[in-house]
Amino acid sequence: MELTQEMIKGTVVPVMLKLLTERAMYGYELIRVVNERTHNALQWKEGTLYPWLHRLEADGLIRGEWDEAANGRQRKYYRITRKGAAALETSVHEWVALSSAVNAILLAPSMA
Amino acid sequence: MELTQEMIKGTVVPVMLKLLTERAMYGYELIRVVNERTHNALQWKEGTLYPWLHRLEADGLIRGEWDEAANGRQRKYYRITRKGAAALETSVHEWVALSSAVNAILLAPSMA
DNA sequence: GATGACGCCTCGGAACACGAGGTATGTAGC
DNA sequence: GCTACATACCTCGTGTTCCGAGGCGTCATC
Repeated sequence: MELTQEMIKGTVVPVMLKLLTERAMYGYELIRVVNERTHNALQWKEGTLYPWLHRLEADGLIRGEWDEAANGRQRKYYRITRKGAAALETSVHEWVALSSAVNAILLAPSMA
Repeated sequence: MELTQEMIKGTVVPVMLKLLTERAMYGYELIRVVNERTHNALQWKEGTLYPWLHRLEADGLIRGEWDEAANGRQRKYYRITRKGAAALETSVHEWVALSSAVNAILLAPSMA
């Protein structure tokens, strides 16, 4: 019963989309950036990330493109599409509605 | 790809535990109360709730007891245990850490 | 030439949600 | 008394998902 992991699940997609609005990134980079920015509150794993990238690309929310980095490595850079930006907006609203509803319950003062 | 449902998952357990600190409740009641209090932002279903009640009872976080309501119906009232209260505190902390991390990303101003 | 970081990926076991179904009792209307 | 619906409990099967473990190739460091 891993509570934390369960909580994280639903946030993967909006967070991914949001980060890709800032700049195009490749998978490995997304993992590093998220773990840094959240101080490991969200611990993204490759086994979760890559399938999602493929799914979102199949759905047309992001588009990937191979490119050669300065260090000579091949990387697949993803950038968000117009459709993805719309989906992001929707899911941010959902997140706000959900998290404030949950906060209203969880952070209410306990009865004596 | 139901984004909202995914988000909700991780919040079920802490919300359940929190509500049971307010007063003992039975399953059917929990569903009604949650849907009311969150204006259907969290839409709890029986198929999700009952298995969780049994799981949490098996783990000793809550304890259920049959009782007869004023209207003559048999209801199973659950109340939180000491162990459950400790688990609640932990998972509330996790929720706060997670939701503020996600908010920091999602609500950041977009680049132009 | 070996080790480890980088960078992509897939597979399979385990866990989970929830629609659909079941049972039983109370109330309301006729 | 009968029917229909809300209450109240529950389970099962299908479909979905996570993620640890593993594989593959490249580059830098020693």
